[in-house]
Amino acid sequence: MLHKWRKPLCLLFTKTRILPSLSSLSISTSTTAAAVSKDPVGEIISGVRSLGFSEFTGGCHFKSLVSVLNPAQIDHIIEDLTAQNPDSAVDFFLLLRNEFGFKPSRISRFVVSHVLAGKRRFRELRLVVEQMIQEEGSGSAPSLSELLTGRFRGWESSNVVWDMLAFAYSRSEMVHDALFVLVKMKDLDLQVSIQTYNSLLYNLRHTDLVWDVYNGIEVNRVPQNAYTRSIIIDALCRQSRFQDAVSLLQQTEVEDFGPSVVSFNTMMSRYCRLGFAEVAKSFFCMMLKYGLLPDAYSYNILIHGLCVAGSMEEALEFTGDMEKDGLQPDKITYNILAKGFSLLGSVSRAWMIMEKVLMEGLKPDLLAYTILMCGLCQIGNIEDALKLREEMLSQRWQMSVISYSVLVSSLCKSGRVDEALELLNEMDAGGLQPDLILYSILIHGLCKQGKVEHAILLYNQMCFKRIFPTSFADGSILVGLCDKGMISEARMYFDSLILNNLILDITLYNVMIDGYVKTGNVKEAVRLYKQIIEKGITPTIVTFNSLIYGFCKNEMISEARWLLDTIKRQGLEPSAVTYTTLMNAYCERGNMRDLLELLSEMKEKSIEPTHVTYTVIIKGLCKQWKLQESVQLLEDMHAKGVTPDRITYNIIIQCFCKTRDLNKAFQLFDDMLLHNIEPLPDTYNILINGLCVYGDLKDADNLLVSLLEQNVNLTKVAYTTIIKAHCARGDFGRAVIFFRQMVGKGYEVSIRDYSAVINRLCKRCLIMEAKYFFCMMLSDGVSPDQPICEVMLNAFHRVGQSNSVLELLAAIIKMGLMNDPICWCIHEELKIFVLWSCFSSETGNKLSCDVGLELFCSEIASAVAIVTEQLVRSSQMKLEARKDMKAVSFPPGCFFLSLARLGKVHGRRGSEQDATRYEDNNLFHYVPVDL
DNA sequence: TTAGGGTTAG
Repeated sequence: MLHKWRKPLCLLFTKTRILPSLSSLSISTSTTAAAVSKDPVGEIISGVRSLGFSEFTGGCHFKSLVSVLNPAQIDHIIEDLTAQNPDSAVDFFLLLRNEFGFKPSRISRFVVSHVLAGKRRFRELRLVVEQMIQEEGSGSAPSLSELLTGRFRGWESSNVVWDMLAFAYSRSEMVHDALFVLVKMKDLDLQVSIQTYNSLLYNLRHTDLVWDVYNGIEVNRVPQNAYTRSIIIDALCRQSRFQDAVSLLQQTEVEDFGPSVVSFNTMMSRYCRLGFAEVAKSFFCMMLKYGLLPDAYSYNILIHGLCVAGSMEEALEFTGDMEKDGLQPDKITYNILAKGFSLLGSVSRAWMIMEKVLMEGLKPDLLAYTILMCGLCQIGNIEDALKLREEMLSQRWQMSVISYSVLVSSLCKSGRVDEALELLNEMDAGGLQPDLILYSILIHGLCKQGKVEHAILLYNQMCFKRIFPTSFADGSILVGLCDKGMISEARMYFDSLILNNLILDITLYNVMIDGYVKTGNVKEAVRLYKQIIEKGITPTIVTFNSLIYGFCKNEMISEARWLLDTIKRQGLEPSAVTYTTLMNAYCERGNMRDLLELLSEMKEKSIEPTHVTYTVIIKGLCKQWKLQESVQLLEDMHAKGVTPDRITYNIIIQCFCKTRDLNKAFQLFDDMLLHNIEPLPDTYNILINGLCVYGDLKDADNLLVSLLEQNVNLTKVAYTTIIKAHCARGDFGRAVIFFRQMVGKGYEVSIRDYSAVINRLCKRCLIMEAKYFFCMMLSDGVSPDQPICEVMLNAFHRVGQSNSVLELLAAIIKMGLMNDPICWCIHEELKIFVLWSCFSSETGNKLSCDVGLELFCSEIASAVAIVTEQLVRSSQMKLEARKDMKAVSFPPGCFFLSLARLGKVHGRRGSEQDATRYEDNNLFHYVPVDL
């Protein structure tokens, strides 16, 4: 059941908000004018010495002295104060920096750092050093080290300052600066603390450098602590060295400290991220065996792992255990649980969790909102997700880039890209910058909607902001181009990526290969596959699945089957898609035996069939008219929790229509609605067609009218189906009504739609009606094609309407449709025309060949050969032909007009002059004919 | 220095 919107979350929130009073923050900055001192440095130093720091600096005179100091003088004062009263030096430094906004020099900072280090005021030391390197920026380590080595060598506490410098660089993620300082420290024989080492290990845990640093710790015999251990365990896990990680975790005897809760937490977290919640659980038990007490992290990590794995019951059990252990579930626990329910599509339960948060007196945070929005989007309820956004905004909550991403992604998925772009503008207006993922989502959404050009604009905008796209964005653009059939453009883009060495990603190759197979170009797809192998890139199952699809589509089923074996030989596991693609190919050929064999193989390998797999099997059963079995399979799908889609239903419904069991067809349609499966426009087309062909046309009429009243999304096919049915049954009136309605609705009506009607009317010799539609087509600006003209001409012949034949032939020539006159020579009337041309030519009447004919004289000759053969060779026949010509009653001037237009047929328009020349020849009179 | 929210290809 869909989530029903309940009371707004905001009503449940406490509205109290403590704002700092502005008046309490105001600082008086006014200074009293004082005479300019000749020796401000001396006055300050002696003032502090005689009066004490607080008393002296509190006076107005001090302010006037400070206002004239330059950086060198400040350094001088700080150094002087340091020598006599280090605390006052620090106080002076902080006062100038915080109250007077002075930017301290490097020297002052280092002097104060040494003082703070000596006094073991590490917190303040860290702040001073961190602020310095933030201002100095990345790459500043060599110059700062030089200053320390040159000016502060031998200072007391120098080791602590050096160590703090390395630590601060590491904490600020300037890892290379930190490593530089470490090298200098080694040269000066200074000790690096384990805290600094730990921070560096942490920052380098993704890389091989982590092992160099760790080696440094061991070589220098720096005592490690539990954090070192847990970081190394994390690094081993991140680098997929799980066995080593477990060994290290269990290595207790040689160390002073045993395994820590943090180490266990790290292990559990890593395993959970890999989807192995069960393994994480065993670590949880192991932790208990070691006599360690799990903390809130331990529980939250495990609960999260279970939630993501969909084991909600167990997750809730652990939440209960957490409480029993005296650990109150916190906001994070509840967010995790809410996410778990959201993932399962149960937004109402996620909502209940949030209500529990409120009852506990906690306030849902931005993440809670985002999780709920995500859950709503997941079940396709974008409207309520947007309401939640409005609620957030009304509560003056700042939406994060991630919350925007959730909405943007969902809007894009449902094709509402314009609204997604509006949100981007909203972010921009609010000063919130989109990040890589948000850009990627939008680029992907635009490409899926076929708006590749717009996507490329965004791509460039992203690069301009120095946000560098990953292969995800490139893949989206490639997919966009391929979907639009712009395969050569896609290839050019792809090649440019290769040229710039930007393709290391198999995904992009897969997209390109898929693009080729979809357009039927298996050869190029195979060529790309060979390129992958040559480059040493490992193909994935997706690569093979696309190739298998390509082979199947090109009737190369044995090659496709051979590829399945290749997959197995390469040690890759075929996926449900692999099997389903092949099974579909067998199904299309009615080969149920091989289809079912593959199904058994899937079962043996414990590869779960997807809803598509089931659909293919159902299609096969329907082809064999095994309707009961296919319905049974549909029920099995529901029972197994595999949701059939609209195509599954369409297939069965269509089959029941064909067996004239329309009751069952509609029963399945109801079943579809009952399961919240929204019908496709195709579903309605199938039902309308079923009623038209196998049921009562009146019912089809009623169904269409009722669907239109309900504003159901229909395609043109619904109309054309019913129009064709009325034509076939001879109800011309209803056909016209629906046809006009279809045109009125703005559907693009093509020659095929008119042809479908005219064909059926002609078949029933409803000539007047066919002419009506033909004229309607012309007035709608749709040009007839040769087949429909042929149908009309044949119908005219059948009912003996020679004049209509001539009228139409003249119209065909007039409209410039007679691109290939030979094709039209089957019509007697044209034969005569051809013969006349030939006759004129033979009797020396060159004029007839001059106009139009001169351009395709040779073609006329071959036309004569084909059509008249012996007739032309015999003079007697020529005479007869002449008689034939006379015997036919032409509309006046028809032939001349036709001839005049022949120039147009071959790209040269017949001119008035040409017509006049014929007129002068006095054979016929030139009278324009207009249909 | 371990825990919670967002994006791909068949």
